[in-house]
Amino acid sequence: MSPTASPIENGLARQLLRKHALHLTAIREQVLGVFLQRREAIAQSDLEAVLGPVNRITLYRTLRTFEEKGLIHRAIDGTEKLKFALCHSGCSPAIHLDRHAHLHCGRCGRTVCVDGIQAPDRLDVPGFVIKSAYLVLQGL
Amino acid sequence: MSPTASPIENGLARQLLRKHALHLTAIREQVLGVFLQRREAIAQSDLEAVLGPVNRITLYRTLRTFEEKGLIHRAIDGTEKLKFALCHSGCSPAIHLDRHAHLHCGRCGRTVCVDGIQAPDRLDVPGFVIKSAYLVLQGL
DNA sequence: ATTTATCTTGCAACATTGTTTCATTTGCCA
DNA sequence: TGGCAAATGAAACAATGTTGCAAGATAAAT
Repeated sequence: MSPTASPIENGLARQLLRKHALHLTAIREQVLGVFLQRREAIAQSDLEAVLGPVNRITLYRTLRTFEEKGLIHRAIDGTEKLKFALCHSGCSPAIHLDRHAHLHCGRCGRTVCVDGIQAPDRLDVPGFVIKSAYLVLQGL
Repeated sequence: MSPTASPIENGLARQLLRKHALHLTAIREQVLGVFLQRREAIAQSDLEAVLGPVNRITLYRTLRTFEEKGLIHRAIDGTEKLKFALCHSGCSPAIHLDRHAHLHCGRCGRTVCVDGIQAPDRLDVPGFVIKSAYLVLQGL
Protein backbone atom coordinates (compact mmCIF):
# COMPACT_ATOMS: atom_id res chain seq x y z
CA MET A 1 0.00 0.00 0.00
CA SER A 2 1.44 3.26 -1.11
CA PRO A 3 1.42 6.04 1.45
CA THR A 4 -0.22 8.28 -1.11
CA ALA A 5 -3.01 6.01 -2.23
CA SER A 6 -6.54 7.08 -1.55
CA PRO A 7 -9.77 6.02 -3.27
CA ILE A 8 -10.81 9.60 -3.87
CA GLU A 9 -7.59 10.69 -5.53
CA ASN A 10 -7.42 7.52 -7.54
CA GLY A 11 -10.84 8.23 -8.92
CA LEU A 12 -9.91 11.75 -9.83
CA ALA A 13 -6.64 10.61 -11.31
CA ARG A 14 -8.42 8.13 -13.57
CA GLN A 15 -10.87 10.75 -14.64
CA LEU A 16 -8.07 13.12 -15.53
CA LEU A 17 -6.13 10.52 -17.45
CA ARG A 18 -9.16 9.47 -19.42
CA LYS A 19 -10.05 13.06 -20.16
CA HIS A 20 -6.64 13.65 -21.67
CA ALA A 21 -6.62 10.41 -23.67
CA LEU A 22 -3.81 8.85 -21.71
CA HIS A 23 -3.48 5.20 -20.91
CA LEU A 24 -4.28 4.27 -17.37
CA THR A 25 -1.13 2.91 -15.81
CA ALA A 26 0.09 2.35 -12.30
CA ILE A 27 2.74 5.05 -12.24
CA ARG A 28 0.51 7.64 -13.80
CA GLU A 29 -2.16 7.04 -11.23
CA GLN A 30 0.34 7.23 -8.43
CA VAL A 31 1.99 10.39 -9.71
CA LEU A 32 -1.28 12.12 -10.34
CA GLY A 33 -2.44 11.01 -6.93
CA VAL A 34 0.47 12.78 -5.30
CA PHE A 35 -0.22 15.95 -7.25
CA LEU A 36 -3.88 15.83 -6.30
CA GLN A 37 -3.16 15.17 -2.66
CA ARG A 38 -0.38 17.64 -2.03
CA ARG A 39 -1.43 20.65 -4.00
CA GLU A 40 1.96 22.18 -4.34
CA ALA A 41 4.87 22.17 -6.74
CA ILE A 42 6.64 18.83 -6.87
CA ALA A 43 10.00 17.88 -8.31
CA GLN A 44 10.87 14.53 -9.78
CA SER A 45 13.15 13.78 -6.86
CA ASP A 46 10.26 14.45 -4.47
CA LEU A 47 8.15 11.94 -6.32
CA GLU A 48 10.89 9.36 -6.20
CA ALA A 49 11.13 9.82 -2.47
CA VAL A 50 7.40 9.42 -1.99
CA LEU A 51 6.72 6.64 -4.44
CA GLY A 52 9.68 4.48 -3.60
CA PRO A 53 11.60 2.56 -6.22
CA VAL A 54 10.08 3.62 -9.51
CA ASN A 55 11.84 3.75 -12.81
CA ARG A 56 13.60 7.04 -13.22
CA ILE A 57 13.10 7.22 -16.96
CA THR A 58 9.46 6.32 -16.83
CA LEU A 59 8.86 8.94 -14.20
CA TYR A 60 10.71 11.46 -16.31
CA ARG A 61 8.57 10.65 -19.29
CA THR A 62 5.41 10.58 -17.25
CA LEU A 63 6.00 14.15 -16.18
CA ARG A 64 6.85 15.30 -19.69
CA THR A 65 3.74 13.60 -21.03
CA PHE A 66 1.56 15.19 -18.39
CA GLU A 67 3.05 18.54 -19.20
CA GLU A 68 2.59 18.04 -22.90
CA LYS A 69 -1.01 17.00 -22.49
CA GLY A 70 -1.79 19.89 -20.22
CA LEU A 71 -2.27 18.14 -16.89
CA ILE A 72 0.62 19.81 -15.16
CA HIS A 73 2.89 22.74 -15.81
CA ARG A 74 6.27 23.86 -14.72
CA ALA A 75 6.36 25.78 -11.51
CA ILE A 76 9.18 28.19 -11.05
CA ASP A 77 10.24 28.74 -7.50
CA GLY A 78 13.75 30.05 -7.78
CA THR A 79 15.48 26.84 -6.92
CA GLU A 80 17.52 24.97 -9.45
CA LYS A 81 15.11 22.09 -9.32
CA LEU A 82 12.48 21.79 -11.96
CA LYS A 83 9.12 21.41 -10.32
CA PHE A 84 5.68 20.77 -11.67
CA ALA A 85 2.27 21.73 -10.41
CA LEU A 86 -1.22 20.64 -11.28
CA CYS A 87 -2.92 22.68 -13.94
CA HIS A 88 -6.08 24.55 -13.12
CA SER A 89 -9.08 24.75 -15.35
CA GLY A 90 -7.70 27.66 -17.31
CA CYS A 91 -4.85 25.65 -18.74
CA SER A 92 -4.81 24.11 -22.15
CA PRO A 93 -2.05 21.94 -23.61
CA ALA A 94 -0.82 24.90 -25.61
CA ILE A 95 -1.18 27.75 -23.15
CA HIS A 96 -0.59 27.52 -19.47
CA LEU A 97 -2.15 30.19 -17.37
CA ASP A 98 -0.02 30.51 -14.36
CA ARG A 99 -0.42 34.00 -13.14
CA HIS A 100 -0.95 33.14 -9.54
CA ALA A 101 1.80 33.55 -7.02
CA HIS A 102 4.16 30.81 -6.00
CA LEU A 103 5.34 31.09 -2.47
CA HIS A 104 8.62 29.38 -1.96
CA CYS A 105 9.77 28.78 1.55
CA GLY A 106 13.50 28.93 2.02
CA ARG A 107 13.23 26.96 5.23
CA CYS A 108 11.11 23.96 4.36
CA GLY A 109 11.73 24.10 0.64
CA ARG A 110 8.09 23.75 -0.25
CA THR A 111 6.32 25.78 -2.85
CA VAL A 112 2.65 26.50 -2.58
CA CYS A 113 0.37 28.26 -4.98
CA VAL A 114 -1.72 31.22 -3.92
CA ASP A 115 -4.46 32.10 -6.33
CA GLY A 116 -5.33 35.35 -4.61
CA ILE A 117 -2.28 37.16 -5.86
CA GLN A 118 -1.87 37.57 -9.56
CA ALA A 119 0.90 38.70 -11.80
CA PRO A 120 0.04 41.57 -14.08
CA ASP A 121 -1.39 40.65 -17.44
CA ARG A 122 -0.52 43.83 -19.21
CA LEU A 123 2.69 45.66 -19.73
CA ASP A 124 3.75 49.01 -21.01
CA VAL A 125 6.69 47.51 -22.79
CA PRO A 126 6.17 47.88 -26.50
CA GLY A 127 6.84 44.89 -28.69
CA PHE A 128 6.59 42.38 -25.94
CA VAL A 129 3.66 39.99 -25.92
CA ILE A 130 3.02 38.20 -22.69
CA LYS A 131 2.36 34.53 -23.05
CA SER A 132 2.52 33.63 -19.43
CA ALA A 133 3.56 35.24 -16.22
CA TYR A 134 5.04 33.93 -13.04
CA LEU A 135 5.23 35.57 -9.72
CA VAL A 136 7.67 33.98 -7.35
CA LEU A 137 7.92 35.05 -3.77
CA GLN A 138 10.70 33.80 -1.61
CA GLY A 139 10.30 33.85 2.07
CA LEU A 140 9.68 31.78 5.12
CA MET B 1 41.61 40.20 -27.99
CA SER B 2 38.39 39.01 -26.46
CA PRO B 3 35.23 40.09 -28.25
CA THR B 4 33.90 41.36 -24.96
CA ALA B 5 36.86 43.39 -23.85
CA SER B 6 36.45 47.10 -23.49
CA PRO B 7 38.46 49.57 -21.46
CA ILE B 8 35.37 50.99 -19.82
CA GLU B 9 33.98 47.65 -18.68
CA ASN B 10 37.38 46.49 -17.58
CA GLY B 11 37.70 49.53 -15.39
CA LEU B 12 34.29 48.99 -13.88
CA ALA B 13 34.98 45.31 -13.42
CA ARG B 14 38.16 46.05 -11.50
CA GLN B 15 36.39 48.55 -9.34
CA LEU B 16 33.68 46.03 -8.52
CA LEU B 17 36.13 43.29 -7.71
CA ARG B 18 38.17 45.52 -5.48
CA LYS B 19 35.06 46.78 -3.75
CA HIS B 20 34.06 43.26 -2.87
CA ALA B 21 37.52 42.21 -1.74
CA LEU B 22 38.06 39.76 -4.54
CA HIS B 23 41.33 39.07 -6.23
CA LEU B 24 41.72 40.53 -9.64
CA THR B 25 42.01 37.67 -12.09
CA ALA B 26 41.60 37.25 -15.81
CA ILE B 27 38.42 35.19 -15.77
CA ARG B 28 36.74 37.38 -13.21
CA GLU B 29 37.39 40.46 -15.26
CA GLN B 30 36.13 38.76 -18.37
CA VAL B 31 32.99 37.42 -16.74
CA LEU B 32 32.18 40.67 -15.07
CA GLY B 33 32.84 42.42 -18.33
CA VAL B 34 30.19 40.36 -20.05
CA PHE B 35 27.70 41.08 -17.30
CA LEU B 36 28.42 44.77 -17.51
CA GLN B 37 28.20 44.88 -21.25
CA ARG B 38 25.12 42.78 -21.85
CA ARG B 39 22.84 43.81 -19.05
CA GLU B 40 20.69 40.74 -19.07
CA ALA B 41 20.52 37.38 -17.39
CA ILE B 42 23.36 35.09 -18.40
CA ALA B 43 23.81 31.38 -17.94
CA GLN B 44 27.12 29.64 -17.49
CA SER B 45 26.77 28.05 -20.91
CA ASP B 46 26.30 31.49 -22.44
CA LEU B 47 29.51 32.65 -20.84
CA GLU B 48 31.36 29.62 -22.13
CA ALA B 49 30.14 30.39 -25.61
CA VAL B 50 31.25 34.00 -25.40
CA LEU B 51 34.53 33.57 -23.60
CA GLY B 52 35.78 30.59 -25.53
CA PRO B 53 37.70 27.78 -23.89
CA VAL B 54 37.63 28.59 -20.20
CA ASN B 55 37.76 26.11 -17.39
CA ARG B 56 34.31 24.87 -16.55
CA ILE B 57 34.96 24.50 -12.84
CA THR B 58 36.61 27.85 -12.47
CA LEU B 59 33.73 29.51 -14.22
CA TYR B 60 31.32 27.65 -12.00
CA ARG B 61 33.11 28.82 -8.91
CA THR B 62 33.51 32.32 -10.22
CA LEU B 63 29.74 32.62 -10.53
CA ARG B 64 29.16 31.16 -7.09
CA THR B 65 31.70 33.50 -5.59
CA PHE B 66 30.16 36.50 -7.27
CA GLU B 67 26.77 35.42 -6.01
CA GLU B 68 28.07 34.88 -2.52
CA LYS B 69 29.76 38.24 -2.43
CA GLY B 70 26.73 40.04 -3.76
CA LEU B 71 27.89 41.02 -7.23
CA ILE B 72 25.32 38.95 -9.07
CA HIS B 73 22.14 37.13 -8.22
CA ARG B 74 20.12 34.34 -9.69
CA ALA B 75 17.65 35.37 -12.30
CA ILE B 76 14.63 33.20 -12.79
CA ASP B 77 13.25 33.17 -16.26
CA GLY B 78 11.26 30.00 -16.42
CA THR B 79 13.81 27.97 -18.31
CA GLU B 80 15.61 25.10 -16.74
CA LYS B 81 18.86 26.96 -17.03
CA LEU B 82 20.25 28.76 -14.07
CA LYS B 83 21.02 32.31 -15.02
CA PHE B 84 22.64 35.16 -13.19
CA ALA B 85 22.21 38.88 -13.47
CA LEU B 86 24.20 41.80 -12.18
CA CYS B 87 23.13 43.13 -8.83
CA HIS B 88 21.89 46.66 -8.56
CA SER B 89 22.73 49.02 -5.80
CA GLY B 90 20.01 47.70 -3.54
CA CYS B 91 21.62 44.32 -3.22
CA SER B 92 23.73 43.17 -0.34
CA PRO B 93 25.47 39.84 0.01
CA ALA B 94 22.73 38.67 2.32
CA ILE B 95 19.62 40.08 0.72
CA HIS B 96 19.03 40.37 -2.96
CA LEU B 97 16.42 42.82 -4.03
CA ASP B 98 15.11 41.56 -7.27
CA ARG B 99 11.60 42.82 -7.54
CA HIS B 100 11.82 44.06 -11.04
CA ALA B 101 10.35 42.15 -13.92
CA HIS B 102 12.29 39.69 -16.01
CA LEU B 103 11.09 39.47 -19.53
CA HIS B 104 11.94 36.18 -21.07
CA CYS B 105 11.58 35.83 -24.79
CA GLY B 106 10.56 32.41 -25.97
CA ARG B 107 11.90 33.11 -29.41
CA CYS B 108 15.39 34.44 -28.87
CA GLY B 109 15.84 32.95 -25.39
CA ARG B 110 17.10 36.17 -23.91
CA THR B 111 16.04 37.56 -20.59
CA VAL B 112 16.09 41.24 -19.95
CA CYS B 113 15.33 43.16 -16.81
CA VAL B 114 12.74 45.89 -16.71
CA ASP B 115 12.93 48.08 -13.68
CA GLY B 116 9.66 49.83 -14.32
CA ILE B 117 7.55 46.87 -13.34
CA GLN B 118 7.81 45.64 -9.82
CA ALA B 119 6.62 42.61 -7.97
CA PRO B 120 4.51 43.31 -4.91
CA ASP B 121 6.39 43.73 -1.68
CA ARG B 122 3.54 42.96 0.63
CA LEU B 123 1.21 40.03 0.91
CA ASP B 124 -1.97 39.27 2.74
CA VAL B 125 -0.79 35.77 3.46
CA PRO B 126 -0.28 35.46 7.19
CA GLY B 127 2.87 33.81 8.38
CA PHE B 128 4.77 34.32 5.20
CA VAL B 129 7.64 36.75 5.16
CA ILE B 130 8.86 37.86 1.79
CA LYS B 131 12.57 37.84 1.37
CA SER B 132 12.68 38.37 -2.33
CA ALA B 133 10.25 38.43 -5.17
CA TYR B 134 10.55 37.60 -8.80
CA LEU B 135 8.26 38.50 -11.58
CA VAL B 136 8.77 36.48 -14.71
CA LEU B 137 6.99 37.30 -17.89
CA GLN B 138 7.19 34.96 -20.81
CA GLY B 139 6.50 36.27 -24.22
CA LEU B 140 8.03 37.23 -27.48
C1' DA C 1 62.10 43.58 -4.80
C1' DT C 2 61.22 39.54 -1.89
C1' DT C 3 58.66 37.07 1.04
C1' DT C 4 54.55 35.27 2.96
C1' DA C 5 49.83 34.27 3.87
C1' DT C 6 45.86 33.69 1.55
C1' DC C 7 43.09 33.32 -2.31
C1' DT C 8 42.36 31.19 -6.79
C1' DT C 9 42.85 27.83 -10.26
C1' DG C 10 42.76 23.39 -12.63
C1' DC C 11 42.72 18.47 -12.45
C1' DA C 12 40.50 14.37 -11.14
C1' DA C 13 36.76 12.25 -9.83
C1' DC C 14 32.14 11.59 -8.80
C1' DA C 15 26.87 12.60 -8.27
C1' DT C 16 22.79 14.06 -10.30
C1' DT C 17 19.82 15.11 -13.85
C1' DG C 18 18.38 15.23 -18.66
C1' DT C 19 17.66 12.66 -22.88
C1' DT C 20 17.41 9.30 -26.72
C1' DT C 21 17.07 4.62 -28.92
C1' DC C 22 15.08 0.29 -29.16
C1' DA C 23 13.07 -4.03 -27.91
C1' DT C 24 9.43 -5.62 -24.98
C1' DT C 25 5.24 -5.24 -22.60
C1' DT C 26 0.81 -3.36 -21.71
C1' DG C 27 -3.69 -0.94 -22.21
C1' DC C 28 -7.49 -0.06 -25.07
C1' DC C 29 -10.92 -0.74 -28.53
C1' DA C 30 -13.14 -3.21 -32.22
C1' DT D 1 -9.80 -12.10 -27.90
C1' DG D 2 -6.63 -10.05 -31.33
C1' DG D 3 -4.21 -6.34 -32.99
C1' DC D 4 -2.49 -1.67 -32.93
C1' DA D 5 -0.82 2.12 -30.71
C1' DA D 6 0.93 3.61 -26.47
C1' DA D 7 3.86 2.96 -22.55
C1' DT D 8 7.68 0.87 -20.16
C1' DG D 9 12.41 -0.41 -18.95
C1' DA D 10 17.23 -1.25 -20.10
C1' DA D 11 21.26 0.72 -21.76
C1' DA D 12 23.88 4.28 -22.78
C1' DC D 13 25.34 8.84 -23.19
C1' DA D 14 25.39 14.17 -22.57
C1' DA D 15 25.23 17.93 -19.64
C1' DT D 16 25.48 19.95 -15.38
C1' DG D 17 26.55 20.30 -10.47
C1' DT D 18 29.96 19.53 -6.84
C1' DT D 19 34.01 18.50 -3.87
C1' DG D 20 39.15 17.62 -2.40
C1' DC D 21 43.57 18.69 -3.17
C1' DA D 22 47.93 20.19 -5.05
C1' DA D 23 49.91 23.87 -7.69
C1' DG D 24 49.89 28.59 -9.05
C1' DA D 25 48.75 33.56 -8.59
C1' DT D 26 47.60 37.77 -5.97
C1' DA D 27 47.90 41.28 -2.47
C1' DA D 28 50.10 43.10 1.27
C1' DA D 29 53.89 43.49 4.42
C1' DT D 30 58.74 43.73 4.90
